[in-house]
Amino acid sequence: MHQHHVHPGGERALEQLVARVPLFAQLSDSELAEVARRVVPHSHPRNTQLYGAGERNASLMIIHSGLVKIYRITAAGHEQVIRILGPGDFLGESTFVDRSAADHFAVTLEKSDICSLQHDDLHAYLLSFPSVAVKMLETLSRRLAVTENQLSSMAGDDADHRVAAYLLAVSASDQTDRLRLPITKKDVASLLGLTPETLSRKLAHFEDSGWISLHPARVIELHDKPALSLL
Amino acid sequence: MHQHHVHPGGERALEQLVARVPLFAQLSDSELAEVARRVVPHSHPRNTQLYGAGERNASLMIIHSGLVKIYRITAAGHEQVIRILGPGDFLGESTFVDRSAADHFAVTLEKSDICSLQHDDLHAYLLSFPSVAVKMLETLSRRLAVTENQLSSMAGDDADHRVAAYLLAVSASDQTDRLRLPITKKDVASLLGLTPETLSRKLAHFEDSGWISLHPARVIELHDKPALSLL
DNA sequence: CGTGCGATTGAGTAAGTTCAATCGGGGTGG
DNA sequence: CCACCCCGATTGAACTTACTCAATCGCACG
Repeated sequence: MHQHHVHPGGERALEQLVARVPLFAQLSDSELAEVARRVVPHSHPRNTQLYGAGERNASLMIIHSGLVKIYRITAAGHEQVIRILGPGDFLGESTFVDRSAADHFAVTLEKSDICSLQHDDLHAYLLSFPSVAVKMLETLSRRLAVTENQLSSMAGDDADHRVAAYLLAVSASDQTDRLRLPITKKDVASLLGLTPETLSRKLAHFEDSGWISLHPARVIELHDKPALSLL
Repeated sequence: MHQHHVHPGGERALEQLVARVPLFAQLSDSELAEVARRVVPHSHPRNTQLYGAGERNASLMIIHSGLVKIYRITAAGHEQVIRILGPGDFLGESTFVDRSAADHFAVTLEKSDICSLQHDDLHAYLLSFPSVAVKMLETLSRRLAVTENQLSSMAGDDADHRVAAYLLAVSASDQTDRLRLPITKKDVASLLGLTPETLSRKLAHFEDSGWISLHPARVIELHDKPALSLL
């Protein structure tokens, strides 16, 4: 696999990059410089598999730009989307803390600039810079809360409810009523625990009811958010 | 609410207690003593709510003995079991790392001895004893993996598959083919994203097929594990 | 510019839920 | 310590929702 360095210019740009990562937000300039020395930036084309189930990747990856899909292959053999990661997020931590093989796949959905940090180096940073460990704890805890939310939603809510809740969540994070789905509807369906057919039907139903408008390029306009939240 | 101290005897016993908690496994004797000084032990009767959604409990709780159920109330208004915690596990960390209110409930399923540690103290320990932070990371990461497993299982696998997988998991952790369900079937059903009726039918079906035997007191005997894993 | 994959729509099916009634066991109170 | 009683467990029947299979459409990536 051929990979290119990001910002071949020099260390300075790399340091700027590292400083913008939430994980290292609390570090001082000198500490940042130390981290920057060990971090290796790479640019990955769209649809690149970063690691797969069964692999024992040896690095923590930090997304600078782009989008990464985390998914599993179920016993029945089909893909189940777990989570979508974007700029500032990290992945590959599960094989670091467990020391076992990954049970999921990570693939880029767009061209993505990603920094890698060897597990050994990360371990050292966790011990010397406690704020990094605390930040990781915060992130994992939040991920856990989100995943638990997905779980109870899939167990207890019907399809309409889940679709509406997803649209409202994207709308809230984008701060707009005219949102663009970050991923394909197929992936949205998987994330919500639905088939693409069902998602398509629910969205059509919402549009018929006058609550939303469907536009090309995965753009959806929300007209009646109260109606959606009442589902 | 009235609570009693565990081991009113003295500090020494408390230190022994703390030493057995995985979270503090790596600490030296002097460090353990320091932790033990801040930890407050309590004994809770069965069916005691430790904290609820909306509350902002200010302590990390560590289970010494007993069983705790973590659950949510879904939009539809029914209880969704998220996870069961036992001796050595901790809870209440979500309100520590986020600084927001809990979105779930914690209730004892048996009489439970639980140590509390103020969030402020925990924060101090995380900074001074990095191994504690790393241990918390490991735990949260594993919980995340388990929850993701539940998620993809609920999305992709049918009821038979989930029930069989659960029986095999309990059997594996108990190291026996004659297992006792740690929780009521009602709670098992919720954990698996099923109704109690469906779980009951699946178990009856398994028994009819000769794969298991159902006994009183939630005891189940597995006769044909290969058959169960093939579902 | 072509093509392959995602999206949509339709019809039929099957799985699990819901509602209801009964049974049984373990926990609580006397 | 025992008996009562409540709640969990079980079983039955009808239903409903989302899935499956299939065919067509259209956009977007290469």
